[in-house]
Amino acid sequence: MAKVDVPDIVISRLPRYLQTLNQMAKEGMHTVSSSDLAARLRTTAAQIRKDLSYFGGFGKQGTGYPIYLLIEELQKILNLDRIWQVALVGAGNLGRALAQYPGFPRRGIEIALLFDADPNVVGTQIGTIPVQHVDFMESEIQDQGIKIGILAVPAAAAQQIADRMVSAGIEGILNYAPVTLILPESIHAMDIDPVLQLQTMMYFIGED
Amino acid sequence: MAKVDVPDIVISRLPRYLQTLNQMAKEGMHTVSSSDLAARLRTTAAQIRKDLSYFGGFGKQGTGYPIYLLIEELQKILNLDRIWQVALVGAGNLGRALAQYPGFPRRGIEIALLFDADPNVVGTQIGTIPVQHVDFMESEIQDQGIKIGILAVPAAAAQQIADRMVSAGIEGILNYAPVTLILPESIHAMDIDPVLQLQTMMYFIGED
DNA sequence: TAGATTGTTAATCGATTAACAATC
DNA sequence: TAGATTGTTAATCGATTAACAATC
Repeated sequence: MAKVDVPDIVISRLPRYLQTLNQMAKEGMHTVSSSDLAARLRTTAAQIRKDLSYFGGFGKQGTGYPIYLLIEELQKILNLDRIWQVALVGAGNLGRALAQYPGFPRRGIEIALLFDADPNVVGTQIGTIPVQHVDFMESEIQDQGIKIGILAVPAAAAQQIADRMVSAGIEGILNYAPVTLILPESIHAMDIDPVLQLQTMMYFIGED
Repeated sequence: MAKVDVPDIVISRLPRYLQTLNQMAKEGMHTVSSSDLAARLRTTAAQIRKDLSYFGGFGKQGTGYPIYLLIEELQKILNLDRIWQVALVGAGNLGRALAQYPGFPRRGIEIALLFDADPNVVGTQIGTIPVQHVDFMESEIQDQGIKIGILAVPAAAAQQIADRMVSAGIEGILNYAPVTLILPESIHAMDIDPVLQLQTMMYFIGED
């Protein structure tokens, strides 16, 4: 697939469209216009039509978009039409919460591997997932051909674990540690740091 | 403070600058040039200088920016020069992890209130924080004048709890539930949904 | 058919980048 | 002083919005 011409920012909006379309489907809707979808997503009808038009014409003049079709198409575009296995490193409070997060299996994401360095935790199970020692991380990731890793380790360990993930063949890293990782350009890294988001809010909410 | 003229996207980058400057300070650095900071953050020197210039001239030609000064200034700009109390709703796996997340107190965020609806959980303590019944949410938030709420409840409950937060005077909501909330324009809402981030990655990593 | 809404092109808007005089 | 780097202006780039012919 030559997907070079679609702006990254467009791609990053597609999962939100999908999320809302799924909600609408659950509500029993069958068809939606770009303006109704836009209202729900707090964006504009023009943007939705433009974004979707990068991938084809999924709508019908006069009636809008068939919700089920659009859900299927978006899933295909985003490569969601299969189960993705991910490796999770860190079985502390956050790692354990992620390992048991029902939103993952529900949306096709399987925590296939879980690692920690603490000997008190290694060997136990979190939900149905055994915690392995992080020393086995590289070999396990390679054996299973896993491409996505989730980092839920302390800040001090994050860079080192990320480097090891990359050397094991990981192509995407979701980083929960509050540090800016230094990674090769080729790696798709995204950060989830609630403090950064809260700090942005604090600017706007001000000092009242 | 008239902060109307600074683009939102600039504000959203400031916490990252601050994070990296703090790391640099910890490494013993005293001064940094826009290009060195840019290299660390994977952005450009011009962007950093432009962003900072909205708030004043903090650097020195020839030598760069004094790290400690810049940290202080950024903290003032973002209103981080005080403790922010937040209300957390949801004491499931995720809520409990958040309630005990050391990155919050370390960066001036205090979980002052914690609520849940489950009678088995209400009355217990998570770390040092007592879990109160969500029925008391509005009054407690109002009593303490809390402006920021964190939503860690199941998707089905999220909209209703968010509405109640708003009616209690909350001005910013950090939403962990995988739903698009419908909220008044005046509310600063941000979503943290790891699945949306992973799905964006899946597009780029592809089907190999 | 008349009304609604798409897909797309062109216009606008805003953000990023480049360049450089000022100056430490 | 010479070298480095800022702060800022102007140029470029890219994304969003508006508009409308096509068409269901």
